[in-house]
This record gives sequence, structure tokens and C-alpha cells, in this order.
Amino acid sequence: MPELPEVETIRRTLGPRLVGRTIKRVEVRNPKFVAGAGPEAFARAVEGARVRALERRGKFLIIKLEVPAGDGHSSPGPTEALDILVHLKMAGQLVWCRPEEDLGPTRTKHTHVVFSLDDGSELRYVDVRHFGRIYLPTGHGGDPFVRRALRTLEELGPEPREGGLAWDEFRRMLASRDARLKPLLLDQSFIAGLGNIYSDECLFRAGVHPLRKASSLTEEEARRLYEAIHEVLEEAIRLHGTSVRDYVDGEGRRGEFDERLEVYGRPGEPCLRCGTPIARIVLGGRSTHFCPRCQPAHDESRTNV
DNA sequence: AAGGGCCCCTGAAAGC
DNA sequence: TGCTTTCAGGGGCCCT
Repeated sequence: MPELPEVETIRRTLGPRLVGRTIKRVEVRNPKFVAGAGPEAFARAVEGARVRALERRGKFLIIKLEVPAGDGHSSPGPTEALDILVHLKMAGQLVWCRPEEDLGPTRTKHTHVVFSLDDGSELRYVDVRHFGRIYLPTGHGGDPFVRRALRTLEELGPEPREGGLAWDEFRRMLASRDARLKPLLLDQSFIAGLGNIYSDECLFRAGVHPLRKASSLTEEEARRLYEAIHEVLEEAIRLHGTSVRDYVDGEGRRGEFDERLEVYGRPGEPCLRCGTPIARIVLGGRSTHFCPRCQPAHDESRTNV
């Protein structure tokens, strides 16, 4: 369940290992994890490429490559840009390691793509739940899954950090939506990067009930939510993410935000602020955790016009 | 536009 | 103890 802080942590840990490296060989062990090309074509497209940069947009990782122009891979010459997209979905991992490294039986069994780099190291795509994908956007028109991913990427909402989301804009976005807050925060076209864990944590910190309609928030509530989103994300990134499930960063390390979780994964346990048992409901098929007292439900008496 | 349901998939945990 | 069922979740897709 990598969300923005986890993907960002992966980007930061992997970046220094990958940027400047050349991909010597690609082994696609399970073709279903590469979209846009068959296993051989995928390897052919990527082998010989040099990693220019590692970027993130929402929960997508973007591996920016430069490949030798034309078909021949020879001496220095003209190059072309090629951006590979990776979406880890809920259990994908990108692990940088030495070739002899043993990740254990489960992860070894689910190692689906292996990139061998020119310094003798490896980048392995591991995915126990089989939801993630690596997208190769080559050719014109091309693979429908790649097209879909590109459209999703294009339609992502603003990045909530680093000035990507201004207060005025956020306030307007909330006011114009009739949806309940929890599913709205999960909507990647609304804001990019929040997932189930951080949505719950943000709503708790803001003291806002997950079922409240976005447009019903008072200015003060909206402001609290805006600030909660920033605080939670910055803190989670600082602590290298949350590892309640499978997440590890590019070097196999777990995150430390688990201990800061106030509602997620704590149903029935006392609220850390008021002692009321944390509630758990299901919304849009996703578990939602909140404190019934700190996050009061709809206040009809204050319903806006 | 909103919201529900189903699906993908597997391992861990809970239930019997 | 061992087998079976349930659950978790990001996001696409379909239907109302």
C-alpha cells in the first residue's frame, strides 16, 4: 500500500543508486507485469538505456531513461528519451541489491522483473499481490493498459506538497464537491497521492468525520484538513513511510510512521486524545477508521446553504 | 457527479 | 493440529 510518502521514500533511496547507471540486462520472469511490450521487446527497449532521473507523480514512479537513438546500441551518439512508469499498487516493491542477495522465499517467488545495472547491482521488481505494473509507453497508440495509465497520470489531481496545492485552490475544490470526504481524498484525480492510511490519519488530525460532505466544511474545518494533509505527509516522509503491510523502501528498509498512526488499524482501541474507542466502517469497499467523538458526524444545525 | 459492487491476487490471520 | 474462510487494498470498470 505504498502511498505518496512511501513512493517518495522509494524515489529518494533509489535515485542515488540508479541515476547515471546503464541498464545492461533485463529479465522479465513474468510477462504480465510489463505492459506495452512482450517480455523480449521490453528487454530490447530498455537494455542499454541510461537512467537520467527518478521522479514521482502521485503514486507513480517515473524512471526517465535515455536510450541510444535508432536501433543500434553503439558508441556515443544521439539519444532518445524514454519514460517508464511504475505503479506499485498495494504490494509492489522496487528493491536495489546485489545479485547474490536472498530476499527470502516469498519475495523471491514473486520477483517478476530483474534489471541488471552496469555497476553489478540489481533492481528487482517484487510484487506479492500481483496488482502493480511496469508500463512501457512506446509506439503510437499502443497498448490499452499503457494508454490507460498515461491518461490516469495526466488526470491526476494536484500534488499536495511543496506548493502544489494552494489553500485557496483547496478550499474551492472542497466547496465544489458534494462527495463524502473519505472517498474524495482517495480519489487520485482530486488530490494525488493519498491512500487509505493517510486519508484516515488526515481526517482524524483535522477532527473531521469521514462521511462529511466536502462542501459542508466550514472554513475552519477546511483549513484544519489542509494543514493536516501537509503535516501528515511531511511527517510520514520524514519517517520513511508506514510499513503496516509489505512496504519497504529501495534498500529494503521499513518505515517508522507506524507508531504515529492514530486511527488506522486501531479499531476498538481507545482514541489517543479522548479515550473513546476508535470506530471502523467500510466506505466504497475500503476500511475507514475514526474517532466518533473527536470527529463528530454531520452537524445538520450548521448545514450550509 | 456520486456511490455501490465486483474484480484483480495472494499470504496472513481468524474461524472451525 | 490442520483445513477453510475471510480479509486487506489501489484502482479500473460497469451500472444505477
